[in-house]
Amino acid sequence: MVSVEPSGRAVLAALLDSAPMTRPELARRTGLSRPTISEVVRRLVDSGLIVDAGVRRGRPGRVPTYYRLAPTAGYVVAVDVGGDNLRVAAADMSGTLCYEQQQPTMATGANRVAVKVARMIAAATEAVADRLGPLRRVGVSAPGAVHADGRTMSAAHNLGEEGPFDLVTPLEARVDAPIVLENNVNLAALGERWRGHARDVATFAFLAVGAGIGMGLVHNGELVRGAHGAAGEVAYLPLPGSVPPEQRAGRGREQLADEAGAYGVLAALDARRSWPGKRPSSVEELFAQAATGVPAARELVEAEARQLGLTIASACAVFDPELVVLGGGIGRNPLLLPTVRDVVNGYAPFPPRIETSALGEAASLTGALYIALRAARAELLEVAGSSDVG
Amino acid sequence: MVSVEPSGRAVLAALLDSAPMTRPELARRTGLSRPTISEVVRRLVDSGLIVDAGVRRGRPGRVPTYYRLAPTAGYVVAVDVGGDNLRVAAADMSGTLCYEQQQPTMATGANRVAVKVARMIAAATEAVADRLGPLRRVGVSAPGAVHADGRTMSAAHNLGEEGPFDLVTPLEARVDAPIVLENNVNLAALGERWRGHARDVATFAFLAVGAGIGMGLVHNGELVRGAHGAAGEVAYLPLPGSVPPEQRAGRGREQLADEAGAYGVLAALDARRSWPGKRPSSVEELFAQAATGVPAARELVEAEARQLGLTIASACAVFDPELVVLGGGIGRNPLLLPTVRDVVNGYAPFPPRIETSALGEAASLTGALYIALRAARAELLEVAGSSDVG
DNA sequence: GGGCATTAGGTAGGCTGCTTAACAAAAACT
DNA sequence: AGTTTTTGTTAAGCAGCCTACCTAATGCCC
Repeated sequence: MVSVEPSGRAVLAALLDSAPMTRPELARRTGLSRPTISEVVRRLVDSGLIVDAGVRRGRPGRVPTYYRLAPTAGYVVAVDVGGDNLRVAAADMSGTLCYEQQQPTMATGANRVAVKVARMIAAATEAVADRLGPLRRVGVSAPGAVHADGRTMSAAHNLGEEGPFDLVTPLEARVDAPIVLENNVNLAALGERWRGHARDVATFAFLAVGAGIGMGLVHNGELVRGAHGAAGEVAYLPLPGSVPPEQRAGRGREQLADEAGAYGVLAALDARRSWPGKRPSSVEELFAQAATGVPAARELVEAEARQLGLTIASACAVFDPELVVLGGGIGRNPLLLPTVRDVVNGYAPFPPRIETSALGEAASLTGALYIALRAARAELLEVAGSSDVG
Repeated sequence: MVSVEPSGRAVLAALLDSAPMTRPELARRTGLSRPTISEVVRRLVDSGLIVDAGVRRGRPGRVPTYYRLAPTAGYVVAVDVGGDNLRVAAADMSGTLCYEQQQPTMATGANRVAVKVARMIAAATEAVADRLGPLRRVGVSAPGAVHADGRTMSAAHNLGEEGPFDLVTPLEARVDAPIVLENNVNLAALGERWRGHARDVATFAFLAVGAGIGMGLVHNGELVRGAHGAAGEVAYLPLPGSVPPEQRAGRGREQLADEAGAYGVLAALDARRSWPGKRPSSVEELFAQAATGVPAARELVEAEARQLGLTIASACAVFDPELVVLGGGIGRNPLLLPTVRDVVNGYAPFPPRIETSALGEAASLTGALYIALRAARAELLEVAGSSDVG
């Protein structure tokens, strides 16, 4: 049993997110003495969590040994359950991506999706398990609000589920690792913070605009979930020009999603009587035409950008982020930026920087990888060696 | 020098927020052994921080001694710098209120206000110092956004300061204790969480409506300040029916404050051509007439409530609080509640509970007391005994 | 190539901050 | 008065570190 004592954790933590280190380096970094480091390293090597990683030559003095996380220390898998595609990725405990795969969703209902996801996880496991040791955690990104239990999810319209449903239990039955579930937009935000534009930003927002519209908020490095997991559900914002909910009989209250989401954009397109040249049949084509300067397309893009600007202005008035990252199939388009910035600058007393996502389609998947890794590392630090690698 | 070790802190922390305790009780509460508790208690008594508080009789077994915080362990002072009034309060280290005073502000400019505030603090000190030991911290509540340095403040229109100004330095020159400065609305939120309606609520908002309008946000018990200290500046919200900022030449961007703040309500009143009976000359009178059923007054109150409802709906879409507490000279009026609730329920997918402030005018002052006490206690735990009571 | 400066790693002993075990003291219960 | 119950003290010991000192192994310089 490796030390449960603080020193063991400190050393393991140092080796988890950094390259190989020598014992003196570990001593300096953790503030522990060299005898203590030697003792702890010995125990961690015995437990199989870390390994000898060669020596450092070329400097005066005795040659030190490098230590690093054992390649077989384990790995994590991330899944992004999207309306269109299922994406899977795997990474070892130091966060290096080792596997990536995607396929069309083409299934509705929690159970059928779970079966398909489980198969993809099994394929990932097949591919990396013998190199990387045990699967320690699976991070799942899905649309919809995650309940306080961390298992149930509501309003995942994209998956063909209306009421609350449970994606975790069917997955747990088929996968031999704890599941961490989180909303896809929140995960996109965490992804951008981990490996995107928000790397050094403590307080920011990720605005995802695709079929729907949603915001992920990070305050001082922590996700802001709200009391019901509904923070950032900006589809429910009352904005200038919106219709009061009581006059929107039957269409629900998510006015902004109806207008600014993909269907809203296409509806606005259809509402145009005439169109100069070939009428776009998808949002992508619309943006392409706007890029080439078709005036009608530019107008629609501008109208969309104004809506997003008002959304961000609302978020600024309430939350005051330092940065807003635009993502999602629509939001990611750089054509939106100038107008969005103009509108926000007009309203906000401290306008945030506004950028398009650095991670693109992979934002949520990256975030799922991050939370899986974070949970796996936390567990590793907890039990640090009382259980071995096996 | 009393122990700087963890056990000393644990015992002191236990005695700070609870009534007198015996040594076995402290042992159970802190998880430490009785010999350790005895040792720590001995040192804390020696240092003068805690005192013997009699014995407990009536139960079988040896009679235990109670210990509690020494009455002379120190005290804190809170100041609420409002546009109309300066309020001062003092409390001992266990949070018991010992002194309260208020007087009209009648001064503008940071320095003149500071002089007046310092005099009030001196009076408070005069009144309690010999009973309560040293003044450990002063908490200051003021309107305006507090900068990251914790000293400078902008946009405190109420105080006759426009640019950023520093209220802390002139105060520190006149008061012998560290100053903690925070925005008045944020403090009202913390006050409600400490001793008001939000006592057991982790994630909620305080909406203050008076001369201006602002929101204080608490997420998982922590204040949400935003990147520039401007979180909750809902005066800048784009709401239905609002005029785009570029068309509001000269009047700034705080549309909501102009409309829903006291001046806006009075302006709406003036805009009314005719009035049945005596025309109200203040917001209070307006609400009084609405309470007695004057239809024109009710209409204005309803319009105000609808604006506040939209504001809260925006906050719900972004922040998703469990509870919204309404405060401030206008917001505190219970007449607003029904319409506010109706509007919010129409928009929000998870409508929060909405209540009027339990602390009324004293909300900010209570919050200032809270942060002063929190800081003083943290310091006491840090140095726990390396300095004595003196 | 030999000595020296420099850095890595190990050993011995000791300190701090707790613990448990055992006992002594003082009350209520019977 | 004796028993039970709880409080408080004393003694001994242990975990998790540290410092001091020693040995080992390299590069550098003459």
